[in-house]
Amino acid sequence: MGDRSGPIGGESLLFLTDEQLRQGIEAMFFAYRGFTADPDRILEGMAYGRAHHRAIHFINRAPGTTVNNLLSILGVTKQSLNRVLRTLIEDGLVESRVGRMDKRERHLFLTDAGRELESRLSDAQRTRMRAAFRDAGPEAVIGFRSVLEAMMDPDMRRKYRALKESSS
Amino acid sequence: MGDRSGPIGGESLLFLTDEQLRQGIEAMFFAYRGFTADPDRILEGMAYGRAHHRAIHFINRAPGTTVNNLLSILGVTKQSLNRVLRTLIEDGLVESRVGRMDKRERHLFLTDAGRELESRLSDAQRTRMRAAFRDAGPEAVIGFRSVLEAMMDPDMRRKYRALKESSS
DNA sequence: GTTGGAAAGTCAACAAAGCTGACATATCAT
DNA sequence: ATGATATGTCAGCTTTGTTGACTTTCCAAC
Repeated sequence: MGDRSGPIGGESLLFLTDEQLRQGIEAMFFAYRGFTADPDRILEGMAYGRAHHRAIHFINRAPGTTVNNLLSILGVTKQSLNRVLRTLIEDGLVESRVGRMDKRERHLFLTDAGRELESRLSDAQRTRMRAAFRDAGPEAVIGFRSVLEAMMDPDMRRKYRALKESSS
Repeated sequence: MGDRSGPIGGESLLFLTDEQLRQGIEAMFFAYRGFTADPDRILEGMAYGRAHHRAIHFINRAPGTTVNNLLSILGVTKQSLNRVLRTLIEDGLVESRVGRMDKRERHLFLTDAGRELESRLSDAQRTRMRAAFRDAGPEAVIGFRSVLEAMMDPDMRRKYRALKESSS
């Protein structure tokens, strides 16, 4: 695996050199830290962590989602999710309603308190994202999203797009 | 915090709506999973994890770096890093040399075996990044990187840029 | 109607990787 | 000599992931 920018017809492929790729990799690493930093700060001290944030986010995004569906979005085991969900339900942030069609299923909703926390967390995260988007400009945002989308596993890309369309 | 795309003079700010920001947030979440998936697969089964990968990556990137410097890049405690570093040194992937100027410092290097693993891991990660870059195109790559850079904490941005310049 | 399998929940045990606090050692700098 | 710095180590804890085994509930098909 050497450098990919051979002296072929293409300075057009300069963006695919190993050095460019490595910079992309490191940018992902450092940026993800910033991405999670603000919600993490809010959650520390409360009995919650990043896993709770993720659950709250996606329940808010798709109210009434089933446990199984949430499981497939989050990509963790049901035991792991259940531990998180149980504390959120006990604390009155999430409500779990037995399905009407299929009573085995549980449909998840945020309570008022849940929505309150969700909005604190996502305000913080959006504020940083907004600043980054504004600094970088609309063109860059398009590029940002299309690289990220191309980086996802096909499975996740499908779920990402389904979520996008659900809010149109 | 409401939607930011008021009917002011600006369709120019359409990319800053809450919906756009939320899509950016979810894109980060799903893409990061893809980003780490391939190295994770290689490491599972070996006695190593993501933390070992990160240490190996940055030692390779800046050979001879001190423990303290690595600490500040990774943003973890010395106890946490030490656990990782100890196994890597024991297993002969990393070499720790006493500093010549300041004998308190340890300078870290990859051994041949270390470089071998590093290259397996980063080949996998680069392959995915390369595919994503190629799919999205050079314009998108510029945007991708500039949004990520804007998303970093200032501290991390400094470190990211220092690494970039060190390989010019 | 009984039964097989799916959805959900639970218990137990464990692992990776972060954390704090306390302390030891070697070395540098004053 | 003294204090600060760099590193390493021990012990214990937390969060969040894992597997495996098991139960309860319920739909659907036979």
